[in-house]
Amino acid sequence: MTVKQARILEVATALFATDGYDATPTSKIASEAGVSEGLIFRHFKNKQGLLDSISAMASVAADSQLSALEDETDMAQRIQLAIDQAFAKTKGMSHYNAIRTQLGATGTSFGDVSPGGLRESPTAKLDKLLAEAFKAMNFENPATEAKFLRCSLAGIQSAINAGDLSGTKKLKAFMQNMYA
Amino acid sequence: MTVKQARILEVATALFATDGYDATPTSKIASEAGVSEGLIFRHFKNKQGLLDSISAMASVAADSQLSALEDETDMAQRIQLAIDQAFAKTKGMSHYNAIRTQLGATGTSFGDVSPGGLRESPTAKLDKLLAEAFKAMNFENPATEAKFLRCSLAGIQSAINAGDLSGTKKLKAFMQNMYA
DNA sequence: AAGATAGGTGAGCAAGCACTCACTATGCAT
DNA sequence: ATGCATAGTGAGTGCTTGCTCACCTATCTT
Repeated sequence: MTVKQARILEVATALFATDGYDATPTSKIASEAGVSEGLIFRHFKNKQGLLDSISAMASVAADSQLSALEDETDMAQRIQLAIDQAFAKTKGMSHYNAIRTQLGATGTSFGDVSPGGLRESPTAKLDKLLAEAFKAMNFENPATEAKFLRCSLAGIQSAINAGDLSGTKKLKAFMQNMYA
Repeated sequence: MTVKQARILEVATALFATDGYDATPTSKIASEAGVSEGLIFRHFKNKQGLLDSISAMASVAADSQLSALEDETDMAQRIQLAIDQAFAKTKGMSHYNAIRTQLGATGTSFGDVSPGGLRESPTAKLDKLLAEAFKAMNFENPATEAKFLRCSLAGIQSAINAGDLSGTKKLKAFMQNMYA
């Protein structure tokens, strides 16, 4: 991976997240990355191919978060960590989330594909890890509880990204106490 | 509002929701609505104008849901109604939500404008109505509880729209019991 | 020295796009 | 009847976009 290649990915990720995939011309990506437009197609073949590379990076980032959850064997702490992850807005992750939600409903694919073909869906794995924790903590309906928490965290994340959520600190404390 | 005008709005809403705003050419809207392309621009001036009209319809739909919540003065029932609304997928509403989330992060505006100019944000009003209910029900932190429920319901809605949420009935029952 | 391979450029092209415009059709007042 | 406004058409236009291609440069192999 050359320097210019990395810059293309970096700029494209930011532009796709803020302006939208369709609304971002490859010419703009090239100029903001300080690169000729042709180079994008040399390295990524397509505009779709560029998106695929970003998607692969998003998968890696998501997997590393899931691994962190899996490694946490103290089940009460695992729940707390999941909450932490949702509220911690690592710059890259929020970009990935923005692209995913933006492209989610449409036909353009994003995520769900890794170098080795189709992979276990991240949401399914998250559900599993959370349910495992809730079961160990003797919650009544571990599976449903897990789905509820997963959806809640997703909703909070998109609210934070959209910017219509004030008092996030209070909300985080509220949730941490809720599952303590 | 003529018949053809209504058909344009109907078709455009569906296409924007499924294919995306930018990815939907006006020519496709026209052909699927059985209308000449020029008519779109006669009635709505712009492609953006078309989106604005859809946005106005979405605002009306959202306001009617909020009014229903406001009219429910039994506060426990109000919470239940809010949950009901989130799980009931009225066809139009899910289209509006799909367009909103898709365009949310980008510069293209959707919602937040009604015939009379800027209006009170629907999320703010929802927070207010829910907090009022939680306060009457003697919850410890009504405002935070309201924000949490609002985000949770939004997350559930988008999960349902994205199609990666199984056992919605169980989840609904779980939530109804949670706030009973 | 001579290939070979990969990184990099930018002018240029074909297609698709939003939008215009001259025109017709239809109803409705005066 | 005549004028006028609104509904509706579809060929045409200019711009933008994704993508190609011929060409250049640099590094490494043999």
